[in-house]
Amino acid sequence: MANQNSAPLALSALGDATRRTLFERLAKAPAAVVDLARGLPVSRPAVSQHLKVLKAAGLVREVAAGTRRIYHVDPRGIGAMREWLDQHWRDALAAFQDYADDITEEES
Amino acid sequence: MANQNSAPLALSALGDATRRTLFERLAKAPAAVVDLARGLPVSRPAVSQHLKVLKAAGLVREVAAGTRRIYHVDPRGIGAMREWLDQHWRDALAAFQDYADDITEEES
DNA sequence: ACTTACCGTAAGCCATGGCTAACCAAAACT
DNA sequence: AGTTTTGGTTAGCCATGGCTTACGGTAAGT
Repeated sequence: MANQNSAPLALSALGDATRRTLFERLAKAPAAVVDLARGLPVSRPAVSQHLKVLKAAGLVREVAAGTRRIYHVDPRGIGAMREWLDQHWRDALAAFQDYADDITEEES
Repeated sequence: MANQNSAPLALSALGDATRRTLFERLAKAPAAVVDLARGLPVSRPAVSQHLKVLKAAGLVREVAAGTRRIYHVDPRGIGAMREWLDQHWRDALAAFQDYADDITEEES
């Protein structure tokens, strides 16, 4: 999981507003589940469920520290999304180039 | 709409698998609604609704051509997502740097 | 003018998925 | 050993949203 083909998982995960907030929060600083739940309008189990999804998408990881589990962002998820974006960005550029070529061809 | 703060809209839009397929298809080549509906397991009105969401997110645009409306990707949406990704990538790096500093401090 | 092709929107149905409450497990503190 | 803190999981509720059908509207073809 979380290889270069995991962009769909990452995008699906970040499609939810609460998970985006969670991810942005973890990007600023690692945090435990309880700390994440505070300041969010959802319960702690809800946060756990969201973290599970983010983890499966390769967007976060956690390390155990006593009874706490400190979550932090996983670079692989961001990398997968960047590759996905760049790929389709290149596709779109190439498609536009084809279009421009067609126009030029018709004008000649 | 579709300014640098529209990343949430773009991410929400691309959270749906059908819309991702649509977007990837349009990145490869512009297409009309009817053409997009063919090859997808959903009806044409469903495609129209998805395109409406993608358009509101600044991810696609359309040009009228007779009765057809040719959709193509809008670079602004991709740009907004890239900025969002880069921002949190930088945040995550800085957070990791803080963590590394703390470790070094404790060891001294 | 009539027909055909293409498309957006509204109404309504229904499945997906996000939420809470309740339960169980593990680690640290007293 | 008992208590407390933290957190993952399950069951079940319910709202969000994606889908289809039906309709109206515009542009091109005949």
